[in-house]
Amino acid sequence: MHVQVPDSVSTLGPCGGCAHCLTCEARSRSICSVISPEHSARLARYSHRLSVPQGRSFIEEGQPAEDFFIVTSGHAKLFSLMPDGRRQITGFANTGQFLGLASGKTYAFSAEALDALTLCRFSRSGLSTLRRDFPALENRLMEEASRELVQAQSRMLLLGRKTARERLASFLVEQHHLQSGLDHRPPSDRTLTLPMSRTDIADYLGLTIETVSRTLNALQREHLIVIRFVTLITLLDLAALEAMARGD
Amino acid sequence: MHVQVPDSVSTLGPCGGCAHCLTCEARSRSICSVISPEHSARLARYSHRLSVPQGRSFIEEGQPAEDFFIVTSGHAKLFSLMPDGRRQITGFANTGQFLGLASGKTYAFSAEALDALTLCRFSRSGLSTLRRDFPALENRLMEEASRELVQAQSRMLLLGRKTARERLASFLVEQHHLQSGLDHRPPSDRTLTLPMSRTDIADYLGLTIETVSRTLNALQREHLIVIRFVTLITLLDLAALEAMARGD
DNA sequence: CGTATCTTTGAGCTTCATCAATAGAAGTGG
DNA sequence: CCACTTCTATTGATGAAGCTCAAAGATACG
Repeated sequence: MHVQVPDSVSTLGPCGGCAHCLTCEARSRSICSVISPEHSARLARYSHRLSVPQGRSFIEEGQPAEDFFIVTSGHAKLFSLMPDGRRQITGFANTGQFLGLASGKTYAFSAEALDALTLCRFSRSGLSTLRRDFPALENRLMEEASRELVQAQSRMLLLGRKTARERLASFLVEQHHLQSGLDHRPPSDRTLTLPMSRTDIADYLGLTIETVSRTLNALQREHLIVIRFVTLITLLDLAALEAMARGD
Repeated sequence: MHVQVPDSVSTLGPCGGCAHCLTCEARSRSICSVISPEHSARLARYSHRLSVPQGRSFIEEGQPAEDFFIVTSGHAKLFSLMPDGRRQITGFANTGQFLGLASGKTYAFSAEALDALTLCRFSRSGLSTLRRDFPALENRLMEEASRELVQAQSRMLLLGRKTARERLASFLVEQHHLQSGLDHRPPSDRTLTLPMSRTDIADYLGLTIETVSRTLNALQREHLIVIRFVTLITLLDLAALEAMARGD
């Protein structure tokens, strides 16, 4: 299976801005807005901006892992497939997240754009040079790897031991925390805009779409959430959802 | 919940040897046997050897993550608990593996010795100094984080999408690969010595002990394995088990 | 050698998956 | 703007994989 990056994944030219983000030590996941012209010029040599349309795949599991990416806008899903088509979404990537850290010689997952997506691409072979040029990058990489490992462990607990209700509650709370971190939303806003389909949620939580649908409607019947629209959900009782997510 | 390292986890003094392993770039997970006296002396300042008896816990989830460890002999299990006692083992650690990379300010998991365990302990606060002193360590850390992330993703697929049979097959094949990598065993030996109990296997695979027991016996009835003893299993048809593990 | 712990085996049940039908949303072309 | 198709989501009926409860059999240990 030989897969090229499709034509519609267009290169937009060098990117100094998001490369700066790479070396930013701030805990915030948002892209740093301030960037020195000197940094920008040096980093532009390493990075390229990419634009990926909705539904387009840009990483194929098993392909040589030549690049790694940082999401600069939009959302992506990362997943593994089994021969018979069973799918597990191992994570969603939002603005500021790294893609491709978890790879050996080949990618361990596929990645697809959930909506209009822009990326910053780096060559993995150039990574050692990049790390020498920007020592602060080391910390950023370790921090990100650490964060992803912690997340992976809580997802193993979810997939291995939680009930369908607990999984959905965990998912909703997680999305809430992700979205409440965005700067353009008031922190009191408890309405989620989900960028993914029911199928994606099911494949993320290790359930079927039917169970996702039924369980969400059960949570609505119990006045824990309101499903305003398929992709628009308001959390009525965040504390109860958090308790349910923890399993107590 | 305030937990101290128990008395029976004894400090054995400085460790230059396993610290050397830290900076070793070899892909092999075994401890490097060759170590320069100069390295040894410098590294002894950072590291301490620990001995942990079977069954003893030495990392508690939620405690401040002050140290990280490298296993120098024996086996450990890493796990998360839910309030009602449900448990998910997120991984087993063998000789050469890092413990505590996946941590923020507090540990994200608990860890317990499966048998007599020796560790090399490093202070996380001293990690930045250590990294400055041993630049090769950076690569080793990233390599290890990468490996663990890839492994975490394949475990999400297992926990989210595989059947009980597929989980057991995956587990057996994984153990085979781990154990066939050890230098004191002939590569043709297909008999596993499992260091963990049925309960541990169940909590690792997201199943109950009854299902683990029944499924293993089913595999034996189909002449794929022989259960010579509770902890001693021979793989009769490795290819079939690998196919089953993949899900085809 | 007796007790405690772990593992196996059996019977019944629950949760979630599967299969199937309907309803709703989104896009297409006349 | 409306039929028509297509895709996605919801809802219902049924079934099976794996869990729970229970008891017997092994194994470890003092």
